[in-house]
Amino acid sequence: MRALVVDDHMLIRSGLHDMLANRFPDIDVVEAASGEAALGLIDSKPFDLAIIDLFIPGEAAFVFVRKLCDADPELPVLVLSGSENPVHVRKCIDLGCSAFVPKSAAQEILFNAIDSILDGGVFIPIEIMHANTEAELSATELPALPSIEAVTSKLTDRQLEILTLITSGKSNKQIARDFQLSENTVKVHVSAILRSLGLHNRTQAGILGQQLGLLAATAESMR
Amino acid sequence: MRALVVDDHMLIRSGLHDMLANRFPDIDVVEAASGEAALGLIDSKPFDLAIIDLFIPGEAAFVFVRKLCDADPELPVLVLSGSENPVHVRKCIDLGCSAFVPKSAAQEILFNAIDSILDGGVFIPIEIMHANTEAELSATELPALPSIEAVTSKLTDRQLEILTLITSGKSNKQIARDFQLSENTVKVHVSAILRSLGLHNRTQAGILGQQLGLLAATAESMR
DNA sequence: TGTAAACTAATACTTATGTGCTATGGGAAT
DNA sequence: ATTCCCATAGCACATAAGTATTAGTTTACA
Repeated sequence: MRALVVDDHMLIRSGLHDMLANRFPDIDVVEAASGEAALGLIDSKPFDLAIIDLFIPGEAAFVFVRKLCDADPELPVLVLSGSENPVHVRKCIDLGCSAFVPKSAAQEILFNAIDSILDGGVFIPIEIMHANTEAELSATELPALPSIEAVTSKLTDRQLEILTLITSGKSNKQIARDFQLSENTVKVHVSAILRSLGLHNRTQAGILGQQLGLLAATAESMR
Repeated sequence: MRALVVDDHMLIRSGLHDMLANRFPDIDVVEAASGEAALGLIDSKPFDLAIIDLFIPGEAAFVFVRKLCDADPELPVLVLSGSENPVHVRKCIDLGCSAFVPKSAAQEILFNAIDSILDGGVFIPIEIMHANTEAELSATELPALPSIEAVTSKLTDRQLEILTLITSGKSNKQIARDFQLSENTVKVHVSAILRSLGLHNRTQAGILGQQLGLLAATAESMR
């Protein structure tokens, strides 16, 4: 049996490698350190199983998952994730994955999942399935998870600039000075930001910007 | 040989467990899923080695590292981290760790590190050592990121609780409800927090709390 | 026992934030 | 061309946030 293990951390790959080898004596494990490497390997020889870590923060991970599932629709793909966010689970399954296992799960759950999907099934740990139904409601009124694309796609360029300054803790007056605007215009933008993102005050917006690394991102682009 | 493995992800623990068992046939691996659990185990029986994942976002991880190193100064502590940030490395070593290994390192590096610190040495991968020297300069003028101790030492318990709710984006009114206080009292606390930390509004406070991982820290302690 | 520090809270203010509505000008798309 | 969206901005208004002062209570500590 040929299995593909994708993770950017070599130690994690090695750990999974050993783990799989102990459980499945006839397994042939191939490791890939990046999405590109994995997609390259897919093209050459067929695998019986892929275990991928949702290692990239933000939306990029899901782009890779989609590419992988599209590249070989027959390949059972098992997603390992540090997150147990039901939204992530749903998204992965929608993209064509066969199983979703949180890293906090027991080894046995991983092995069960592998057995399941090798038989052509789909596997999601029962606890997450349960959490799914009730979390789907609260997910609508909670701020939603931080994903840069999800946020930037909802905001105009100007709004994003202003969100960045909110994240740096500036007041409307300071922002107005920085951008040579009237304080009133800033307020309009802030209002629009809050409405678009479903937030209730600038502190929530600032924290979201912080989670997204807006400041780091702009500092980066200034180098 | 007794080894303690600390990580909140069971699969990671299992992977390390298998890896260590393969390399060190006589090893006795004990797993801990949280900092509290680990500190409890330290008190009972002595270990020859601790391998801990810097799993908590923000500064909270370093608080645990310090506690662990203080609890048993003789214990060689190896820090595993997804980050290769030289500032983190330096901080861990300063806190009393014996080795710092990024998760992206090869298995052999981890084993080398273990061998080294069991012999009483200190181990840091050579690439990181090199990065260290040149990064040390930029570290002084760029990030200046806050440490949890620096903040908590300036605040009372109540103030820290309220800062946590600010970080969750709540209004004074909501905080008052949550704590059964008058909104006025909350304002007094908020004012005190801002003054103590040298901030100018609650958004700055919320972002600071976010950087410190206050929410994650309390969510952790609520488990 | 006295005293300092925290927590609580009221009153009275000032300033900041956020919303609704209206309006103008510039692009870009159809 | 006309429509739609964005950015700008004024005005009015409501509410939130933050400050200052005073004061009662508890707790801890010398």
